[in-house]
Amino acid sequence: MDYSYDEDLDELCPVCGDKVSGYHYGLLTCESCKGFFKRTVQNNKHYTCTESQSCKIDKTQRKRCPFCRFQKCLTVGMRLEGASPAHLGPLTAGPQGAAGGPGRGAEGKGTVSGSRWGEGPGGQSPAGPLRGSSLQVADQMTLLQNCWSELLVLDHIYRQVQYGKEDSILLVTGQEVELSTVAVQAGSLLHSLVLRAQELVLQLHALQLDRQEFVCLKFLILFSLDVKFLNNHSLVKDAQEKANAALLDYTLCHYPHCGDKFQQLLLCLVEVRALSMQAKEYLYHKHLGNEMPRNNLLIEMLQAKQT
DNA sequence: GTTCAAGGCCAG
DNA sequence: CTGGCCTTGAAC
Repeated sequence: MDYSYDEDLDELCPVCGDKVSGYHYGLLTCESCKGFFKRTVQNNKHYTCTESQSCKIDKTQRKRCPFCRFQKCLTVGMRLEGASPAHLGPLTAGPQGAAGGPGRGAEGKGTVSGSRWGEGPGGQSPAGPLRGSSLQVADQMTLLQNCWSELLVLDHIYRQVQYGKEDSILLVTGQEVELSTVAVQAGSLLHSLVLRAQELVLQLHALQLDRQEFVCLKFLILFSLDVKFLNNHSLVKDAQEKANAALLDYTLCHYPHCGDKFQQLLLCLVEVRALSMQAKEYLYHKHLGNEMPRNNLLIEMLQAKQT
């Protein structure tokens, strides 16, 4: 007999600590933060912080700094599936967010020339196509453990390609950071990492990487592991081949004038991998220097990989 | 029919 | 702009 644990599970809003009113945009939040997040994203609001972008957000002060409030909404994981406002770029939803039905308003559906093996709005979550497929959890974990950093790098790269500015970068949080600022504030490791990434951004921009191809590349990365490490060989092998075929098919069909786009894109994946290695080294370095928050998911992933 | 989350509405 | 309340539509 367990006595009502759930009696008023007085969950507090992770943004402001107010009483939650239910699941909103992926997690339990209060009514006001739900509304705030909605208004911000729907109306493509941009705020600025008059302090140092680290304002405390609680129930009484949440109105004070919308910039920091929205920042916090993002860091705790609020996500609007489907409609992805320009300033946020492609939203990579976490494992949650499967909750809703069809994401609304996402144009450019991720279906690549008739291949139906992945669905969901624009295939935004790499885990999306895994969910509900017959791939067992162990294999899903193995795949993600193998490629999480590459997926993050590719996300970053694609965000910059869409963003389209050469002298600044756009973070997942919506913040725009000038490269000159990176040069001054970031430290040489991070700076060189960012610059190297920017070169790939330029390449992919010149190649006119589009959303469908981006999604395909994600699948290629996700399924890039040698099947010998997995339990269900055939399913993954099948996925590898389909992703490959879909990308080839798509590029030939939509960019016939650029005959080797397919190969060029594959070449870019090599650089993505290199960048991800460098990024992991950077993370590990930060970790050793105690410059990372504890219980950081990235660090967990790093260490899982090492063993 | 009930529940749930997204979006709309509108007084303050 | 904020946030409490309402409507809507989908899933069960």
